[in-house]
Amino acid sequence: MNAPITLAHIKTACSTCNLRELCLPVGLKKDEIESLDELVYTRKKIKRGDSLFRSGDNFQSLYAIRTGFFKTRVATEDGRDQVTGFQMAGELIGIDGIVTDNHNCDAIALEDSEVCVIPYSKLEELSRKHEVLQHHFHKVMSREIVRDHGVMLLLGSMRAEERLAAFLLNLSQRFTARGYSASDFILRMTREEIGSFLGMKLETVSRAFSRFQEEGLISVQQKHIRITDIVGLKKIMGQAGAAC
Amino acid sequence: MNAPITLAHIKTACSTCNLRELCLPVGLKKDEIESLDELVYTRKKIKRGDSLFRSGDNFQSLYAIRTGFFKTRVATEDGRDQVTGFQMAGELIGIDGIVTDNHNCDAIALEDSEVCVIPYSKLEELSRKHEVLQHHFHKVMSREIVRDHGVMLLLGSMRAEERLAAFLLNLSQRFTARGYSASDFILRMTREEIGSFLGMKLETVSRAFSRFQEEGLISVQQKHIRITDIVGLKKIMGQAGAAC
DNA sequence: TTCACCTGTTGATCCAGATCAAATGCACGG
DNA sequence: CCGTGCATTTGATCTGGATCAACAGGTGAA
Repeated sequence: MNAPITLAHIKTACSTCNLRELCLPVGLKKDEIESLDELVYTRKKIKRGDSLFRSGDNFQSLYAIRTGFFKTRVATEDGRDQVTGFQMAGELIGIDGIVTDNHNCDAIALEDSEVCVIPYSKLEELSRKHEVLQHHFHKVMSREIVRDHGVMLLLGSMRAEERLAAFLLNLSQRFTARGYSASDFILRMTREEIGSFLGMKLETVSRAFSRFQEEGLISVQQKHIRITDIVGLKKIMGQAGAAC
Repeated sequence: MNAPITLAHIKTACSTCNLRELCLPVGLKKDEIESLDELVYTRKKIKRGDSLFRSGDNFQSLYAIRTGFFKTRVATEDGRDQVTGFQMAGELIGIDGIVTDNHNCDAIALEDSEVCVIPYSKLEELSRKHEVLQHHFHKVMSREIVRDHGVMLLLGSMRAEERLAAFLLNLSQRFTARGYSASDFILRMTREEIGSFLGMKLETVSRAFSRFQEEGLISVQQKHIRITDIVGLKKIMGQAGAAC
């Protein structure tokens, strides 16, 4: 505690953030994390239902989720849309904007949320100086690509129940990584949003939940899910491995 | 022509490659491209049917396709697999390996091909020095993510004929960018591979081709496709926009 | 050239999941 | 606290694409 602690400092410092093991600072040394503190100097609160950015918006920054829950989606002119992912604390969104300088999807808060604003040009600048940061950022992008390939596998070759099982197991694993229960959680998204992500209709999602419950794999009370037989769920998913 | 031209130099120089408008050197200034020449010092030939890398292989390099055609696929232990993309000249493959230091998919040549080997650590090193290269590399990764989201949209919300129409239009557009005919090309992949990519069975692919032909949208002779009504194809695809 | 095999086409039937429909439950604003 | 409107569940029926099957056309090796 040799530096004077100001409120503003606490408010934005990566070095004191309890998500630093999940977020951009992963693997960085103490002094490198401190240099991140100069990068991330703004936070932004997003109310449930509001968007952090929309397709077509000018791209300036990436966002690290500090608290809350988002969905990203791509839409077509004729009203169809596809949820491309659900993001939670410690995850980075906005990378889609780099290629065209405009965002290519919508990011919408599924609950009141707060993000750290990471000015992209500063991130590039800083990652030219710190190779650990550079490499970690590349990993984040690579991970997103690998994740997307898993989703393609899911959408292209799994059946409805396999998809839902894979989805639940993926959520479970991500909650675990954040110190929450692996078997007991609240879904932040509707059946329709789950269906959009998994390429099926909301009725099919609901029926699959009911079937899982009948089979004793989970217990469902609206958005509250309790996994009671994780092995059984994994069996449902087959060996489909990677997914999500 | 002030530098002596050696065979080895011609063999690997980005600065003399006729793909430099499509490949990694895009947007780089002359001297920056020349610094790429020191990066890309090896080429590798891959015979049709052979793999460039496989899931689990140690990751060392990215590959820029110089000639030929590849597919990438992810597989599950139980034998299912999913083609995640088809790559042609000027495109970069291998990015999936960055996150774990191991490749996460298979890359298989669909015809005799040649790639430029780009040692990844050198690329990171070089992109710390050249911000244009750094930014361009980030764009390549971002583009891949946006492309993947388009494929998710396709897999999650389009019907069989829409998918195939989107696929043909995407190929057409990529061939155009390479100076080939937009309306007349040879498919390098089988119906089964197309089906795997588009999340449908080979019979469905074949039937959709036949239907398109009946409707006068394309003419099909085995792997030879001629698009005769590009507007009609776009209409089939609906406004599904982005895809691929 | 010929054979064998791989790739593609087409037909018949089936079924997982979509669609249509209705009832119920829950959350939230006033 | 109540009422309204959205979210969810469940049932009945329909259908696009899968599956099963047979055959034809091409291609490559010897």
